[in-house]
Order: sequence, then C-alpha cells, then structure tokens
Amino acid sequence: MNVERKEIKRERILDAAVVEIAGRGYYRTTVSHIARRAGVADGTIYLYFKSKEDVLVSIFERAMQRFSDEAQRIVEDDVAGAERKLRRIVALHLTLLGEDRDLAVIFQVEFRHTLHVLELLSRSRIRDYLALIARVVEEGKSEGVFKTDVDALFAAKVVFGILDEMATDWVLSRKNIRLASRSDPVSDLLLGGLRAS
Amino acid sequence: MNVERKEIKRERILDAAVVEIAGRGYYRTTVSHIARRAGVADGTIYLYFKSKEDVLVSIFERAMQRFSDEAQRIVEDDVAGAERKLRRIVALHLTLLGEDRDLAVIFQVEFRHTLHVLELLSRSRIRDYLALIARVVEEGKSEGVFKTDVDALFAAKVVFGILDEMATDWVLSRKNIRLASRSDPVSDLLLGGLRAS
Amino acid sequence: MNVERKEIKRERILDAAVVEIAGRGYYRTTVSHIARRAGVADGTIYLYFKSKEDVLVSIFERAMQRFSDEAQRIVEDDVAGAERKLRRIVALHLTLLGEDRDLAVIFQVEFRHTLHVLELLSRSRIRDYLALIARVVEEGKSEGVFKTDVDALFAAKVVFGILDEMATDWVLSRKNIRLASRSDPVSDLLLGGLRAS
Amino acid sequence: MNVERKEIKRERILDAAVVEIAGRGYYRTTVSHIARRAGVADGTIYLYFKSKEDVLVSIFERAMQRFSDEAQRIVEDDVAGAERKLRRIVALHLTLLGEDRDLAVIFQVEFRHTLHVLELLSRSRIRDYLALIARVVEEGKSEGVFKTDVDALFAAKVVFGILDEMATDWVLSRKNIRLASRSDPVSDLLLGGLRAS
DNA sequence: GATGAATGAGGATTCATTCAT
DNA sequence: CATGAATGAATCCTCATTCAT
Repeated sequence: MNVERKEIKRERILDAAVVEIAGRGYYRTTVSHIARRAGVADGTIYLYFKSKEDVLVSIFERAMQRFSDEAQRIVEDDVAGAERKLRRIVALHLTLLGEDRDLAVIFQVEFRHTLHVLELLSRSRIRDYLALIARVVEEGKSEGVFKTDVDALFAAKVVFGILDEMATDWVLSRKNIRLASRSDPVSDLLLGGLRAS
Repeated sequence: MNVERKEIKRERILDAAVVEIAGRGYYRTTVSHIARRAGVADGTIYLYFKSKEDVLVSIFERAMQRFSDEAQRIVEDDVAGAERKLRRIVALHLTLLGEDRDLAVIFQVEFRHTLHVLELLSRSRIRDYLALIARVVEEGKSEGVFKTDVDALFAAKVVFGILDEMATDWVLSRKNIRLASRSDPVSDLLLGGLRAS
Repeated sequence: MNVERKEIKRERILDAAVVEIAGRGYYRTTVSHIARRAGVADGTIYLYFKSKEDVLVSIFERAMQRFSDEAQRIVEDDVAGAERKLRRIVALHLTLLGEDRDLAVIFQVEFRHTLHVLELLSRSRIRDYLALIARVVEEGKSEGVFKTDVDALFAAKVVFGILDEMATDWVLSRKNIRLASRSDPVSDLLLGGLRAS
Repeated sequence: MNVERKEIKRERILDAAVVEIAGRGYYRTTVSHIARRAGVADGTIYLYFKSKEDVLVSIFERAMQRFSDEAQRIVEDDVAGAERKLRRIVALHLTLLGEDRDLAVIFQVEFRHTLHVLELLSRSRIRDYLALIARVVEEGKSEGVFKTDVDALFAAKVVFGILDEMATDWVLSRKNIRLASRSDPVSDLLLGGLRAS
C-alpha cells in the first residue's frame, strides 16, 4: 500500500479515537469502539499503532505538533512586540481547542489522567510549549514593557494555567459560548499583571 | 461495633486508597491493593463503601470538606479586607495540597479523569469553591480596592486556574520545593491584575 | 435457653426461609435475607442449622412430616375403602400445598433443583409417600374395586405425577383459583382409570 | 468465519453445557467448566452467548424446537385418529427424553429452578405444547372416542403431568430401564380415563 | 495488507461462614 | 446465647492482543 494511503488510514483511526475517547473516557473506550468508528477491523489498529496506549499518545503528539508549529511562528515573528505576541498565543490556544470540542475534552480531561499512566512522559512537550511562552515574556522584559522582577518561566506557567482553566471550564460547562471569546479578557488580565508600571 | 472504631477503619481505608491511587492511577489500582495496604480483607472494603468508585468519591468529599471549611472561615472573617482574604485563600489552597503530595496527585490528575466518569457531578463542589472566591472579589470591588470592570466569577476562575496549574506543575515536577512557597508570587501577580489603578 | 424457646426460634427461622426462598429462589436468597426476616443476626442461623443447605433440608423435612403424618392416618383408617382413601389423599395433597403458596413454590420449583444438589437424598422421603399411596392401590386391588393388572407402585407414581403437575401448574399460573378445587376432577379421572370394569 | 462453522461451534458449546449442567446443576457449573469441555477458552463462550444464563435458555430453546416440530407433525397427521395421536405423542415425549439422559436431567430438574430465575418466561413454550395436546383431546371428543365432559386443557395437563413425573422418576432413579418402555402403560391408563364409555 | 475469531489474564464483587465480644 | 464485623475464596465477564486465513 502506498505511504499516502497508509497515512490517511492512520489519520482516520486517530480521528475515530478522538471522538470515542472524548465521549467515553480512555478506559471505557475499547479498541473495538475505535475500529468500528474508523471502519476497520480490530486487528487493523495494530498495523498502525503498537498498542491502545500508543493511539492515545499519537493523538497527543499530533495535536501538540499543530500547537507548537503555530506558536513557533508567532514567537518568531520579528515585527510584533511581546504584548502582541502574548495576545496571539492566548488567542491561538483558545481558538484551536475551541474549534474541536472532542479534542479539547481529551486534552483537558483525559490526558490529565493518562499522562500519569504514560509516566508523565508527554509533559516534556508541554515544557517546550511553556518555554516558548517564557521566551515571549523574556522578550517583553527586554523591551521594557513587562516587569523585570517576574520570573519568565513562572509567568509562562501562570499564562498556561489560566488558559488551561478556561479550557477546562469551557469543556465542563455546557454553555454554548465560543471559547475564543475569552481571549481578550484573559489577555487583558494577564498583561495587567505583567506590564511594567 | 462502636461507631468511632468504624469511622477509624473507614479513614484507614481512605488513607490507603489515597496512597495507592496516587501511585498507580485509579484504573490501575485494584481493590486488593487498597485492602492490602489498609490491612483488611478485600471484602471488608465493601462494608464501608459500596463500590470502588465510591471510595474515590469519598476521598474527594473528605478533602473538599476540609478545603471548604477553611475557606469559609477565611471569607467570613469580618476584619480582614478582600486583598488579605484572597492572599489567605491562595495560601490555604497551596498549603493544604502541598502538605499531602498523594492527595494532590489525586486532585490534580485522577479527579480530572474521574469527574468525567462520575458524570462531572463533583464539579458542583468546585463551583461552590469558585463562588466563595468570587465573593471575595466582589467584596474587593465594593471596598474599591479591585477593578470594578472585572466579572467576579471570571476572576475566580482565573484564580482557581492559576492555583490549579501551580499544583499540577508541582505534582508533575520532581523538584523538591514547597508548594506553599508559590503563594506570595501568585498573590502578587493576581492582585496586580485585579487592583484598581 | 429452654428447649421450647429454642424450638420456637428455629421455627421462626424456617418460616422466614420459606418466604425468602419462595420469593427469590434458593441461590438468590442469602443467609442475611433469612436472618433479617427472622429478626435474628446472621450468625444466629448457625446456632440452629449447620449450613444454609441444612435450612433448606429442614424445610423439606418439616413439611414432609406433616404430609406423611396425615397420609398415614388416612391410610390406616380401617373403615374407609380404597376409593375413599385415595380421594382423601388427593384432597390432602392439594389442600396442604394450596394453603401455603410459598411452601408450594419451594416444593414445586426449588426442591427440583435442590434435590439435585443434595444428591437426591430427600427423594427417599418421597418414596415413602409413594409407598403409602401404593398401599392404598394395593388395597383397592384386594377389595376388587381396582384393576388387578395395574402395578401398584406404577399407579402411585401416576397419582403423584398428576398431583405434582396440578401443583406446579397452580404455582406457576397467576390465576386465583383454590388448588383444592382440583381434587374431585383429579380423583374422578384417576378412579376412572383404576377402577375395575 | 463461515456461518456453518460458527453454528457447529455453538452446538459444541451447548452440548458441553448440557453435560456439565446435568452433572452438577446450573449454579454449580461455572463458565470455565463449560468452556473446558467444549474445548474453547472462557471468553469464547461470550462470542456465542451473551451470558451464562443465555446458554441455559438456548439449551431449552433448542430442545423445545425439536419437541414441537415432532409433535406438530403428529397432530397434523390427517389419517390417524385422536387415540393413535395421543399414543404417539406420549411415545415421542418419553423417547426423546429417554434418548438423552443429560438433557432429561436438565429438563426435569434444572429448568424447574431456572424457570423461576427466568421469571417463568419459558413456561409459554410449554403452554404451546399443552395446547397441542389439548387439540388432540378436542379431536377425540369430536370423534366421539373421548368423554365430552372433560375439559381439553385440563386433560392435557394431566397428560403432561404424568409424562413429566415419569421422566422425573426415570431421571432420579438409577434403574436402567428405558424410559420409552413406559409409553404403553401410560397411554393405556390415560386412554382408560379419557375414553367415552 | 486486512480481517475478526479466539484467547486468557485480570478484577470487581458477593456471600457463606467464623469468632471475638 | 446472640451478635455482626470480618474474612477471602470463588466466579462471571471484559477486552487488549494475536494470528491463521
């Protein structure tokens, strides 16, 4: 089978897994559930992933790739200042998650649990993401727009924490607001706390 | 059997469950694991809890009770102003979790998943907690020390989000700092964002 | 405790067991169920019976005792002829079972199963009962009112089979007729088949 | 997998279950027992039946199918008269059960109990069978060979009761006679009681 | 490559029975 | 005598994974 077709089927399985796991939780989702939704046989899953757990990790990797790629681009934008970059990262985070509720559920609910099972491996990906945000904070400090007595990584965690709570809150509430609509209030509050007086 | 002795044994089982679940995750922890650590027979667990899930819920209830009682006391303190109350809540949150790493693991990692399984029921307890924080923010607005254009519940979620991320970060990192040491930086940042200019 | 009080409590436990087992089946009935209904502690059951199985056997023994005592009296009645005796046995059987539906359920449904478990032990009691009926048939043959070419034990089994089916039918149907009302039709049919032409 | 092969394996499991349950009783028979005898893994049972109980029900259904098919054929035979049909049904009943002692044990002993568990559902199958017999009695009344003052359904129950008791007696006795050898005496007696004088 | 039937280890839960009080 | 808390063996069922077709 050619590589491209293989890739398409792999994606199909991951998409199916996202829906199933979001709806039922990782442990309650069986390999059969995923296979059925993906339209393949149970055994086929094992031609693309080495275990059920590997499917979950792959969901995480794929999503983080998108996050990181976009965030990277924002950070590397020479023109924009730190404030603007931070606003864009906040918006990116809330927009990407807000566009795919199932994925958001998995990120905000399932991974918490599963990261544990996976021996916290994937936390390193988040560390990269945090580092990216920290870099922006550092830039802000250099530019003189952010307070200099704030530790950049600490600030990054604060940013991430707020974004994360917003996402969790959105996922767990049934209200039909757009997650991205929280971008500005969040950014305002954050910049209020970070801005040099 | 004496009611008190029963209560003691119930506590013993809960304590054992906290350790086991923190170490292995809810799904990987068997009832036998819990029973063995508690020093009772498997069947005994079922004299005190109606299912494995009920054990987990009970851990949550017990811990939330402590949180709420303390937070309530802080909020109802007439003398202190909103700023001081907020600082004390932040400190309380980080101190209580920081004192029992196993419990913190369960709160930050396991419950995320389990709330899902439990049909997000327990989220209501958190809503109460959020309401308590929001009340303090409201007070601050009345006192004129907090910005008046900030929605109190929104601000409460921000507070909770930061605390939660701090706790998660602490739980997942292996560094040996005290969680409570984050209290002041967190409070400073929060108050910076909330303070009326 | 005096012997009489002991006997009363033993009866109370058996009565409770009859109700519970009739309602739920032997295997679905727990020792706790029986104890609760009898108003005693679980452990107390074991002061009166050596096992759960022993409770069931005792129900059987107690009931068979009543059956046999009454049937014995009928058979030994010198005055009545075989026809009359047979009619009275038929009536006795259907009346006793018809008076206590719970007991009837156990006899017609539970014992079938349990006799198996008990290694068919109790069948010997039924053999005694069959022998009693056979004796009446034999008498009828001597008196010249019954056919002489019918094997008495065979006829007794026929009688028992019909009575048994009537009882099972009554137990399993929800109709509210009295079981004893079947006595005459059954006797008529039986005597029709047995009577010397 | 080929439908036919599936059917064969299903039959194999049922056959194994008949032997095990006849020998030990339903409740004492574990799924593992059945699986081992059928030469499959425990889990395989659940690919063919949805529960242990379903296995038992399926034994009943399969056997009743055979009974009904044969009895139907007899009843619909235009040529034979009612007397002859009744004799043939009696013979059929005793022959089929007499050919497979294990199946007979389950019918005479286990189902009594299980019907209870199954909420007496299957009794409806027996009702169909009784109706079939009643139809023959009715025919006999029309033909003028049976008494007209006998209720047909009542008579059918008598027939069934006798057959049932014969079967139970045969199952519970260890004597090595053929069950079918009882056909003629039973038929003679029955017809003696039913025949118009 | 794809299938899906088969596997069998694993785990939550029940309940008859015991025994310290 | 009576209690009822504690025990732990026993069992049904699930489901990730394999492998013959």
